[in-house]
Amino acid sequence: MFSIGQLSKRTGVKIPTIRYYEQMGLIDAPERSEGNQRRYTKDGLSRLSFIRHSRELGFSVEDIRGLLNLSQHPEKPCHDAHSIAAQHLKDVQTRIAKLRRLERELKRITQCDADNVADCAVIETLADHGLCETEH
Amino acid sequence: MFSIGQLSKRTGVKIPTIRYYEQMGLIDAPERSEGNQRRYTKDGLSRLSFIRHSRELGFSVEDIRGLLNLSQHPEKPCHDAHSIAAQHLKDVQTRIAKLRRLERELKRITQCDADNVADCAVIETLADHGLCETEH
DNA sequence: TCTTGAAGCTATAGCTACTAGAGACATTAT
DNA sequence: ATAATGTCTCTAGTAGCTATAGCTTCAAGA
Ligand SMILES: [Zn+2]
Ligand SMILES: [Zn+2]
Ligand SMILES: [Zn+2]
Ligand SMILES: [Zn+2]
Repeated sequence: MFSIGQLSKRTGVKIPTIRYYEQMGLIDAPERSEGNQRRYTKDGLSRLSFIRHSRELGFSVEDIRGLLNLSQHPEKPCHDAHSIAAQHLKDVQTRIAKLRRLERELKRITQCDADNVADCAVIETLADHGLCETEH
Repeated sequence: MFSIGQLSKRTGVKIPTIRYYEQMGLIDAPERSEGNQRRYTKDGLSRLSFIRHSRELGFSVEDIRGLLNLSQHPEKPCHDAHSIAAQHLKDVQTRIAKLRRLERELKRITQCDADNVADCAVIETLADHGLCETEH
């Protein structure tokens, strides 16, 4: 049996976050001590580790809800898990592409060699998208 | 003079967002019509365009506040603008790097050829970071 | 056994940058 | 004059937490 603090240390999930996940229904409300404090089992620990790792890989809480559900049914086919992961991968790739366009634009505008605001490339570009090379 | 709807159409910023920016102090409260509706000038238009474009380039509202302030003082040196932009570029690059690590990991785990959850690489990896190739 | 300090409890509010809705009033066009 | 569209304020909701306040419980040392 772990206290919430011990669970937090073992998983790296902060205490208020654990309580938040409970409220969101991502983890079951655990048993309580006589004094009303949460007491977790190993099952609770592994479930929370799963959540933590999924969050680190960028899955949304809703995705994780689905993935957790699946993981409780080992006999089911896993294409639902694949489609969640594939969609997430796609989202990540879209975000990367967007950020790379931003990066290019930002690199360009920070090449300003003026020394006052009146001629500053940063300010000028922000005021006029026509000076940009790409859409965003 | 533009109504808020006209301003919205010209800048691409949605009406509630315009009101939100006003509340946040990013744009000045404009004059009102006799019936209490907002009436904007060309100045308001260009200020909002500046904000829109800065947001599209990913600057935070706080950054934009600083950049707008600078843009009102053309005689000032522009290194403050540069450092805001440079810091933002750095943040963007950090995020790109993180997302690329995610992308690599997600590509790997979606190569699952099992057909049920018990042997699914997606689920297994989420349950155990030890199966990952990189940190995150 | 008593005491003290750390840890835990609930409830509420705040963060970013908006977005959506309700219900009332203003403007514009026919 | 009437109808359609636009705008007003206010409130609450989004994601995923994080922080605070004021309280209670637990564990260990004297
Ligand atoms: Zn400059
Ligand atoms: Zn641009
Ligand atoms: Zn699989
Ligand atoms: Zn991992």
